[in-house]
Amino acid sequence: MVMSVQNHERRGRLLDLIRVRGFAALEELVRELGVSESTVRRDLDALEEQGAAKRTHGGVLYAGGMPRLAEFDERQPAHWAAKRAIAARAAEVISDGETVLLDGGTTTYEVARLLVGRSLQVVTNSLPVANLFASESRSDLVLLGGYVSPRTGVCLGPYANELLGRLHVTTTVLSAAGIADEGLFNAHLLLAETEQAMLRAAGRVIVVADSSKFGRKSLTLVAPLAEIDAFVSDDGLTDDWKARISAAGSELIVAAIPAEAEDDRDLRSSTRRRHA
Amino acid sequence: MVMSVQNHERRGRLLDLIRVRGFAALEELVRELGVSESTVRRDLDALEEQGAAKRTHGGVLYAGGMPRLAEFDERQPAHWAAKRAIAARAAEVISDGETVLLDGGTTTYEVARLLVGRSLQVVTNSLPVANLFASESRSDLVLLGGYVSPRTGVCLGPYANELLGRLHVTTTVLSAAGIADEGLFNAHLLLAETEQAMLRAAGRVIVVADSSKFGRKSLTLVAPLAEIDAFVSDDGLTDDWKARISAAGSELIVAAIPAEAEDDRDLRSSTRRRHA
DNA sequence: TCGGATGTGCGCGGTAACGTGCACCACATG
DNA sequence: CATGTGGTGCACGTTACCGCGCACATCCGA
Repeated sequence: MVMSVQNHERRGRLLDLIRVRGFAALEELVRELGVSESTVRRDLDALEEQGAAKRTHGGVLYAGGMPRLAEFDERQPAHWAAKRAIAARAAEVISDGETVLLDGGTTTYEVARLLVGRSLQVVTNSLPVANLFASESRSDLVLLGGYVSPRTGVCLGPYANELLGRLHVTTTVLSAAGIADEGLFNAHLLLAETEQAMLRAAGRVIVVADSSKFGRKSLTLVAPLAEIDAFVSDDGLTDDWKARISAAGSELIVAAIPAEAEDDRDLRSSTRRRHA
Repeated sequence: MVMSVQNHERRGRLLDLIRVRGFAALEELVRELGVSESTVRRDLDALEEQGAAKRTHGGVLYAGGMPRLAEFDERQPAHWAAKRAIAARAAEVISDGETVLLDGGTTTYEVARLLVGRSLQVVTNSLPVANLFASESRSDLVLLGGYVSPRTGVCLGPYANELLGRLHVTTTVLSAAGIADEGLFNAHLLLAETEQAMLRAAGRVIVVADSSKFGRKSLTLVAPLAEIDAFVSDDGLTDDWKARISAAGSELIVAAIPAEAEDDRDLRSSTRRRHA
């Protein structure tokens, strides 16, 4: 048995619709393809068997889309409340019109999310961050090239560093695996070099890191504390560390974690307004 | 009324789960959050009202995700049947272990989709293509840097060209806006330069283009036909053009469009097996 | 010309998901 | 201690989606 022509063509259109939308309700597919519900259902079954789409109750989800990065998946949503609060504060200190260099990492990714739609020039070595800005016409995007680390989705290596050497940005937003007396630590050797280049390219350096990072070391030293202009962290930070940061001549910005229902900042208020 | 702490924390976790998975069934959310179905439902309502998620029958879809690129969305699914058929043939002529340079464009994107999971070294200037391979451990990925074009998601400019000048790949898969007697045409001036650098870096150059591209010119000339080792197109190609390609010393690979049901090639047979 | 195969639409019963109302619990307040 | 309020879970009736079987339409080969 060979599949008929219009059968195949219809499934092609079907797959295209799903690919473009990411998700499609069965009803709308029926309407747009002009065939019966049963037929769409059968096509969806076939497509799912091929692994091209994933059915759900009431619709279908595009599968061929994007395999997700390990770092963003495995990460427990434990510290994400803190991450979001920190990101919100960090985004506040960046002004429209700036040229911002964004590092990889989940916290800087949250910052990036909040910067989408702002009028900025964005430079990054992170693939997930680049995706956020890729279709955004309000901001320019420059991507650093090089070898892409499969786990984190960031560009590494000499090419990235070289390109960085020829750039200047107003603000660099950096992440860190650990922060100790010696300075910023990172877990990846090549990444450390790239981050050093990021430091050199920046007029102002902001480090975003939740309080659990402080007092921890990692594989390699990236930079001493004194080279950082500002730290953004959460209120779990000890007074000891607050003092050390001041001593290093860096500014400290503390974000209040959800604790007091006060971080609807990034959400659109919603609940309060509804019941008011 | 202020939202209680655990309420807020739970919704944070909920949003994280949705973000990570892209889609989540209501049932699994109930299980993983350890609360009742009603509560999850209520949270989902709130999240939807904030625009952070989109509910569907049986689950919820992450909304804040990714704004999609214009080129891939607006494109009518008209020629995509041809594109897929062409991509399937192009993927066949690439062997495991090769170093492949993939250009931007929707057709090369289809080729890339079929190459995911193969043991390859991939070099690309296209953000969508890079996303496909980013989390793939079986293949290495090198991304060209530079300014990212918002419409197409490809890296352009002198940085990309410079990096290309230092690379060598076994095969380059190129796209084209038009193919005329003079050679390959492209619609973007900077991209043309980048594609010329791609040609120079390659041991073998394959051009993927559906038959409608032949006989059309575009803004700038990229390369003469003679520099192309092989063209992959569909059977809508005129005999006239087949002759010209031979005359230029290039190989021609013709993909049969769905026409005769013979392109389950890229699909996994499925239907036949089921009814057998 | 006559079956067989294939693809499609329609209708049926079954069931999974939805929304709503209500009772219970925790906590804060008078 | 009484009382009000927000949050949660359970149970109900209702909706809508699902899968299956059947009938018809079309195409093809015997």
